[in-house]
Amino acid sequence: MPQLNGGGGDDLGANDEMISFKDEGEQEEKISENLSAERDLADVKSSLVNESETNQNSSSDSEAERRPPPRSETFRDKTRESLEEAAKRQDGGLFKSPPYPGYPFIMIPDLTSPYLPNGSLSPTARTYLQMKWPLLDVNHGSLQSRQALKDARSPSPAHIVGPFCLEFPGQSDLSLHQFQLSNKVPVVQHPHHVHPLTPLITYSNEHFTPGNPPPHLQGDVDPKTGIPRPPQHPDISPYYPLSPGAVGQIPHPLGWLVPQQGQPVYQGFRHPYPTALTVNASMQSFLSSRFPHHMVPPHHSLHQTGIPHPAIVTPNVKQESSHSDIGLNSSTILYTLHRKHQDSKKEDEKKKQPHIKKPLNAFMLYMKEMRAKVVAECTLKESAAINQILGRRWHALTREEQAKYYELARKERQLHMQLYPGWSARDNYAANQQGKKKKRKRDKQPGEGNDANAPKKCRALFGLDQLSFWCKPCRYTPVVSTGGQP
DNA sequence: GTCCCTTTGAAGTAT
DNA sequence: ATACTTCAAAGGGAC
Repeated sequence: MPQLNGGGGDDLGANDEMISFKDEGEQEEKISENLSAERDLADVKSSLVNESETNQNSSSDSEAERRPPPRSETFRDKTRESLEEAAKRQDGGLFKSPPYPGYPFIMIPDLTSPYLPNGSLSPTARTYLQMKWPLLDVNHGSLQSRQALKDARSPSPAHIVGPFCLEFPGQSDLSLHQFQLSNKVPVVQHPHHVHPLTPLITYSNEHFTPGNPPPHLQGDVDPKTGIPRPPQHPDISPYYPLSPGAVGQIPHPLGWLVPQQGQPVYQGFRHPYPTALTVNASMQSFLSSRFPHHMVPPHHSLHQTGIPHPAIVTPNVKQESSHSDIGLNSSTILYTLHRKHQDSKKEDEKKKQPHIKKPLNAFMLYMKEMRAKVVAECTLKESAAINQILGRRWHALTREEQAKYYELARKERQLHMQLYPGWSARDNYAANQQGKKKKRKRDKQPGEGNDANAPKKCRALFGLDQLSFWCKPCRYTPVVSTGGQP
């Protein structure tokens, strides 16, 4: 099976984990960014989408400084290999405590059974879970202490109070955001909204609170549904302690935050990767070894559970209304049916292959989670504007906060690969190019993509002293009057 | 009804 | 190897 990279495991998205920020003077940048971001938000609001070139330039300059160098192999490898070195070099700097505790990804074996016989988490597992899933409140009831910890940290730029969008204290602390329901901001979830990480059910305190042994160890009955919880298979990853029968009963990791009693938060809840881990590991390999690839489960929109996968867009079969045929004579109906049949034949062939969507990346996950909040805080409705704000907030996030989403995105991709071993993003390219017109080509800004201008970009991005980060064209294009440019 | 806009990141394609 | 393009989500707006 191509999906699981047996060796590294790190390969899956490991690269993106290395969010390389400019370390030097980051704090100063953050502070200055407070101001610029405030200004930016105002700009976004006042002009909705159109930002003045001036602001673009100024912000892009500062952003460019923060923006990670190109993800060249050289840099990636460099970053990985010299992580420890960097820690030493960055005396008192950002690597003092690894910002990416999970990177490189370290699997702790005993996590397959992270619970002690009494049902509580083993210390190792707790530590690991905290490390691995910062969103988890492993230490139940420690929100206050975490808040204190958070407060002790330097204030996040995300605390910026924009003139139009309210920002709440600690909002950038996603764990708090997720686990503390703000009374101020209604977390609006669409009924059909499915958090892509729902399978990562470890979000739920219920599962990991030491005082509350995991259901599968209790062999108890789900208090909400009264449905007995089936015992967990030991092979199943502790990250996805789902059983097929329980899938539909699982509260949304954010949804459960909305404590409307007796009110199902997720009507029509669709589990994103339903029983991903029921198909996980042993089962998947079993199926793959037993059946040809195309027969291995999830190549249909309905999972074994019967729950459609959100990554699968089932072709929208138009319900040709039968009532429209009322009044037509039989021959007309027959003819119509015949034509419909022929037409639908072609379409069916086209649509037979369900559209498996790409897994969401870190930013998309962040957007999905924060959109409702931003919408609630702002008067804006346009997604484009909202996305601009979200983009800025994304940049304003601390490394740790971003790391959470990178990690989740990595899990998403991993899961996606497990579920759709043969799938490639290429499939969607083809599907869309057949179905509809090619998407608009983004108009290049004047000067953009201009080779003559390119050197200025890399030069501006990385400076002359970091020539190794420059792209080749920039490196070898002679630049006039730069002094020292090759 | 369809496409655009707008964001970032992953992955594919083109050079 | 590098640059460029497409697609993920979202929903109002334009046509």
